Amino acid sequence: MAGLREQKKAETRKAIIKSAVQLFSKKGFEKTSIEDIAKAAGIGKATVYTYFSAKSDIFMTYCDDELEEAFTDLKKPKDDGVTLLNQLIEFFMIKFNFITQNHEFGRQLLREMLFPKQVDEKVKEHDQRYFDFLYELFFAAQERGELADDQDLYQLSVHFFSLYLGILAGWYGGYVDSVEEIENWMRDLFSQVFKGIGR
Amino acid sequence: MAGLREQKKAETRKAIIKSAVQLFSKKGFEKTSIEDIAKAAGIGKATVYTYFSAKSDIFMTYCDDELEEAFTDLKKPKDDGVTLLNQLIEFFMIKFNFITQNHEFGRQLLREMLFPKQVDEKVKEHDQRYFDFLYELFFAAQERGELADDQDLYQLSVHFFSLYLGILAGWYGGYVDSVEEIENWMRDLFSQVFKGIGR
DNA sequence: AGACAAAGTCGAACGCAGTCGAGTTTCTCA
DNA sequence: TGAGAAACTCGACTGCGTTCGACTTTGTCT
Repeated sequence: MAGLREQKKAETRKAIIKSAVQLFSKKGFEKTSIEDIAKAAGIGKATVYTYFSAKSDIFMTYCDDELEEAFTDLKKPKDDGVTLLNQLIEFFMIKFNFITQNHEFGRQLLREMLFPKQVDEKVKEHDQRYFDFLYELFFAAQERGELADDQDLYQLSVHFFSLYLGILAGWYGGYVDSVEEIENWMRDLFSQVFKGIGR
Repeated sequence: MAGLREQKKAETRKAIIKSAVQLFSKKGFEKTSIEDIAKAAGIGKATVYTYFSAKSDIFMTYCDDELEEAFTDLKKPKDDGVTLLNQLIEFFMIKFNFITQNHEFGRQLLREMLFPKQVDEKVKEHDQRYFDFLYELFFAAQERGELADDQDLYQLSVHFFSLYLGILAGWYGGYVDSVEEIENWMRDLFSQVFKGIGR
């Protein structure tokens, strides 16, 4: 009779995630209490902690799945005649639109991913895929002659990723309020890297 | 008798910061409770909240006070062949060292400042001071001829600030583990902006 | 089947950030 | 100078995340 227990556990686990996600998107992460989640899932408060180590853990588990999905959407290769600048803008705008789809979720996810309580291998793995993706973009551009030959492509990924972070912080900090503005900022900042600011 | 009250307030304020900093460095940010701080400062718990809006606000204020001094120094000397690049690195390294002097606290503060629950005018003001400071640095550099004339200096502040964020994320994400490496990254990324990456 | 262990459950309790509102001190102005 | 207003103080309270430990269910071995 292997698995009666296991099956139940899996169900409860799913129920917790489901209730949590519903409540998070309805009331926000901070406003949703563990007790709310437990009640909605039909279990006791303490039981939640046999499935998840902390509140944020529930959230991150859910996000792992979502991120996986988001990544597969992104895989389409770009055709020729496109510049690296435009490719980068497209790439990061997709990321931006995905993560800000739900303001509350995006905020929480960014907090967890960028400033985690302890280093999470899963997040690292995820980041790595994005960096690899960017690397390929840069490599192709270098072949096309759009980039100087001596560029460290990994460093370049970090550079653009940082700019993307700055833009996200601007969004969440209330400095930018429309998606159009976001795209403008992206274009301006990215162009700055290409051109250089010295004289 | 103008100021008996004011004077007392200023003293209490200082006492809170002093006690808080002592306790933070002895026990760590999270392990220090507001009650501990209040007791050490010889006041009631609730009184702390008439001086500071939250626990993190205490440390933020402390940082600002301390950094103020360091940064005015940075702005003054210019005759010797100091370059904008080095000024920027010094500026951000001071910030970095300060905010990461307590790992846990820095993490929490960054989360709160970059992806706040709700837009906080106090934080915006805080940011503004640093942007203004950078602006001055850029302006002086432009006068010296280190920057192209058509640069939008505000945009430049955003650019370097973003790079700084990326570096912080690298630190908290476990991608970089020594301060030396941090400085190298900073130098490399910043240089990239000056030179430009195109060809 | 029965009995012992292991795993799972959950209400109660803890520690802490932040708020409330009643009491106290300082200021102001007639 | 004194009385009413304004500012300040703080113990008690609320709400929440997380842990504890007593209780219940499931699995296993003879």
